[in-house]
Amino acid sequence: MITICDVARHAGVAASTVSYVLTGKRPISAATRSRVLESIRVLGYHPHAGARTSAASRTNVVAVAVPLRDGVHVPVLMRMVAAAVTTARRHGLDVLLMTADQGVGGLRGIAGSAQADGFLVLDVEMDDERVPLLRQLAQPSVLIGQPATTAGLTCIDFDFEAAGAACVEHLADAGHRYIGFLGAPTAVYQRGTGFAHRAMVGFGAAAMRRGVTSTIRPTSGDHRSVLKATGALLRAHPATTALVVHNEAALGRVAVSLRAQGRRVPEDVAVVAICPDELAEQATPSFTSVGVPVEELGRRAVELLVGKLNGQTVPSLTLLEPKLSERASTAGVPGRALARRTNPSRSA
Amino acid sequence: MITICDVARHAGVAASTVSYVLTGKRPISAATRSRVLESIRVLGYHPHAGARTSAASRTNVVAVAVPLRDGVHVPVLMRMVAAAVTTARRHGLDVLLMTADQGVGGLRGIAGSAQADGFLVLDVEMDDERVPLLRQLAQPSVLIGQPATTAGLTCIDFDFEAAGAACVEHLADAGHRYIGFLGAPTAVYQRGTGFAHRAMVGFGAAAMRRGVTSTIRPTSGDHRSVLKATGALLRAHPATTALVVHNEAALGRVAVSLRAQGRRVPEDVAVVAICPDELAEQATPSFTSVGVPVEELGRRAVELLVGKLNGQTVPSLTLLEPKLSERASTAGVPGRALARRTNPSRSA
DNA sequence: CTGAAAGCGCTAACAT
DNA sequence: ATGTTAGCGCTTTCAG
Repeated sequence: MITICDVARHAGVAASTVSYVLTGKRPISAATRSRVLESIRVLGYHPHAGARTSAASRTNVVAVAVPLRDGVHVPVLMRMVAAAVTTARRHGLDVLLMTADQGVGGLRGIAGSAQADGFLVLDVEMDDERVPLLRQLAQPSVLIGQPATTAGLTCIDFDFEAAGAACVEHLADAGHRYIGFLGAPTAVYQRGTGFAHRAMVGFGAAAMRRGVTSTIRPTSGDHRSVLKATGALLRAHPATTALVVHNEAALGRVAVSLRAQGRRVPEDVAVVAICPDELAEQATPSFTSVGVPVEELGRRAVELLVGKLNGQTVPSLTLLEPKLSERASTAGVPGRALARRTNPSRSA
Repeated sequence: MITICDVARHAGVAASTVSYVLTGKRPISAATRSRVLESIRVLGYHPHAGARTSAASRTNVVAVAVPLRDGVHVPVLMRMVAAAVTTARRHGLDVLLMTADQGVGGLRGIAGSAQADGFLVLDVEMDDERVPLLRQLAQPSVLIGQPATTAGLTCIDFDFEAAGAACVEHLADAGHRYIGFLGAPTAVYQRGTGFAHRAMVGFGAAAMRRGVTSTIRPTSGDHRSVLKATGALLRAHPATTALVVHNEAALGRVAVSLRAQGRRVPEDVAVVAICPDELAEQATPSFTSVGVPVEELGRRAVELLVGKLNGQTVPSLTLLEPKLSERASTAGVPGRALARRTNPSRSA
């Protein structure tokens, strides 16, 4: 192994000078700097991370906690992680991956043994058991998601409540009076998953405000379940002309399930999805969507964390605003669908 | 921060004794051991990972390189990573996550700065640029996948060639004479991805051996592409009565695409997939499959790595044998389909 | 079976 | 602008 002393000797300087060249924590003359840099290159020197951590108590590692829970769409989660890793790398940080089974104990271990400078916690639930610990850790953390209260924390999330509302607004504006909501699997709501809960709440509240009739159904992603859920929605209100889908796994099955029940998208039923835009584009027909900015969430979460690591004060809650993109699934002429499907006596 | 000296003082022993209690590298009397352990518990002591690494040059971290390439099914990859993380944790190892963009330089950096004791490299291509570096690294590594030559390396992989062959054997045994192969996206073959290549080769070779007519088509996972690919297969050989699918993303679209072209699964076309068993079970109808044991791959790869870290000699190539599980997609009575679809003059 | 002391490779005062 | 030196917290000789 080649050490900082080897470099110092080779360049004819003191070890500390090499250190300062590397960290930039004090001015070095251009001449010695380049001499040192050259020696580093020639010898193929890499500072020993452990020793550096030991001396400077800084690891240049952030731990990312990814609970791989049921009903959470893995590809979506991973795009977030990938974005986080990329952003972390840009700031010279490596990423320690923690999964569900490590739980709270794992967090405490990594924190206690100083293996990471900070924590990025994904998929935070409303009543997340990790939150109390995070509050009292020496290391800063950023949560993606919203626990019951964000006081004393740094949280970033997509505004799912506004997203749910935006879907309703768009559909109601287009004249739809009966709107169904196809949500996440039951288990997701049962364990108090914030993003699912809030999307549904936003949907429901907006429906009330706009005076439209709404029905909600959970669904797992598989074909049978989607067919059953859409069937139930249509049976509850045969006049249903629009659907809001908040379930990535179900996306691909919605149109075929509706078709199997005699409704075409978008002619008979308009569909708006809450999901990453790329997923909505891939569906057939392409879905109008309120895009969940997964990459941006991962990226900005890391940027918040870097800010905290640098001693900056960051907002305790950052909410990313929803933006609706129209695509084929709402391209129908609502007048036509309404004329055929809606009870005339109820038409405004 | 609470150090080993604090513990030593609290327990009334020397710091070295605390260290030996922790590492178990020399016999300690039951009395002092429990006294030390109690102090550790009371004070909430966690050994400082950096200091430990600095002194012992052991990190208890393995780096996992996950190139998130196009056409590689992310959920499948992630289940492998999750299994690897779990297994690593069981051996007291944490996991440093590396993604594609870090590339070869990233590997060299982590290795040089001694941030990991070993490397787990996923999704290795036949001519992978990381392989030369891995050969000359101080740290041991295990590759999941097979490069052109495995000499001097430790590789583990599912036997995709045998898997491709097993599909053909099963279908040929059932009397099918025209079998199509629906593969990964073109790009995957173009860049020499071993597992895709070998599955196809195994399929082709077995088809030759059994004297069945075979046609192969790549496909991206989306609806349009699957429809087009299956259409091309059926047009090339209208007598096609069986399909081998090696594309996780396409799974859900195969049956509907065939149906759209007037063929039912399994009555008209039998389907065998090469994919994780859980995915095959979820399809409608459920697919007979040669299961890719993703979790086992992740787990055993880590076990191999742990073996190497402990100085054991491990095989340079481990191949996991394929196992075929029958499900609904091959439940048709081949005689019937053959009678309808096959040119009588060619029937055995 | 346990202590004392000398490092591990690096950083950060303290010097000049 | 650079060198010298004292740690960082832990492991591991060397002694007893």
